[in-house]
Amino acid sequence: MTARRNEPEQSGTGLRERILDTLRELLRERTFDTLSVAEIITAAGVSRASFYFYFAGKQAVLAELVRRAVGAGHEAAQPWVQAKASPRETLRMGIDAGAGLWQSNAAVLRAIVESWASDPQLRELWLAQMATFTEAAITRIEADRRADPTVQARLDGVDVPALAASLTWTGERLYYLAACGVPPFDDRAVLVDTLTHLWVSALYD
Amino acid sequence: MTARRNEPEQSGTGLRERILDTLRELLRERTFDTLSVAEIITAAGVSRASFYFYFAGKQAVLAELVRRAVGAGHEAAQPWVQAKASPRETLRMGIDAGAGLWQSNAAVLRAIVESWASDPQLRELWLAQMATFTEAAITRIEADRRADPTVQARLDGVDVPALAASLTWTGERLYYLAACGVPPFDDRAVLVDTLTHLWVSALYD
DNA sequence: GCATGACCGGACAGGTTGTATGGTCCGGTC
DNA sequence: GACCGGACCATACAACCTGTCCGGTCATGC
Repeated sequence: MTARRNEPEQSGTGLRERILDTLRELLRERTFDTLSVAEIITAAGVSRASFYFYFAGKQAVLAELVRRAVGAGHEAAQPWVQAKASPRETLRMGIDAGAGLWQSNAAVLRAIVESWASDPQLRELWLAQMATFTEAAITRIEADRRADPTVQARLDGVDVPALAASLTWTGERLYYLAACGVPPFDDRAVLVDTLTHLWVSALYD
Repeated sequence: MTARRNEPEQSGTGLRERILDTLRELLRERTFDTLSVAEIITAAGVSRASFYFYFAGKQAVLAELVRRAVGAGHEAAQPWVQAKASPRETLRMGIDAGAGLWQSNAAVLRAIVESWASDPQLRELWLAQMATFTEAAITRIEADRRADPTVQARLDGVDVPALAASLTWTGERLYYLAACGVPPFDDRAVLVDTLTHLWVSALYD
């Protein structure tokens, strides 16, 4: 009997945004898999029906959050992809930017890393994301290879796409562990140094 | 009314083993998280009560399987840890042995990688496992460092424990992706070559 | 013969998901 | 001012799940 229109407190356009914001907020303290739809809608002040009107399930909400979070990721990687100069420096900066990105969106990214295996939609989304980063890395590596004979020599006989993918996934894992607070990666400096060492030694040294 | 003693078909000592075998078998076709206790006990021909008598839950069964599977892993790594000669070759062989191990136990290892985040027991188990491998790597690296001035120079200023942990986790991830059939890692040769390249370039080149 | 340990079916409380039903409010339109 | 449709809500539901508890059955050993 009480379909009182909610006070327009929340700025957002409507329930959809409110649900997204709520999940992002909840993920700060709880793990994605321990969160039930009931909890989300209670926290969001939204009815069950409305929730399912906007989203197919909690995975769909997470997927949207991930899409938004990772958008910024590509921009972070751009400098290294495009730069003409000093691979090492731009590389290190890119890695540090990645760390920053993960720090800002730790909850959401952690959630998808832990969940992509269990949901086809999330799986496709995350694999595509990683593929994009790998693509960017390949582009840059090939450019360096053509420009610098030393690099050319070092990478002789190496499967560059596979190497690029490996480095991308190594990043994923280490950033994730950092987000989980697993030592020694919880120390950002150590994380960035080590990851940089891996990339540099694999590609340029 | 029908507590007919099961035909002693299954060789095993008892239900416990039967449950373990059954889960390992089921994991070949199904994902751990989609498996319910009901399915496991049906397949094992065991009552619900018996199941909970032997195990606290399906996670506990998985934990036991993992413990057994990983035991062999340490043996696989031993040659590289102890060998006095040619790091590269023993390293490559160790990595290949790891690939073999993952191939034989793909289902179980895949399951734990996908589940350790969601269960404290599994988390501790897996982190401990990784720590053990990291320890072994550190031991060997430090030995090489003392023995070989070139290595000493290359690793100057490098956080060896962190590097060793990174390489360990990189292995975890790539083996896992291979087990999932994600290209290009589904090709064992590519996997081993790439992983070897990463280790060698990070440590010795 | 009888206690005991190993094992069963069945039932239960409490939690989960996704869907369906019917009703309330609002901002328009005629 | 009557009316409509869109946005939204509470509630109920079927179909699972999990862990726990119970009374009953069988084989063995004493």
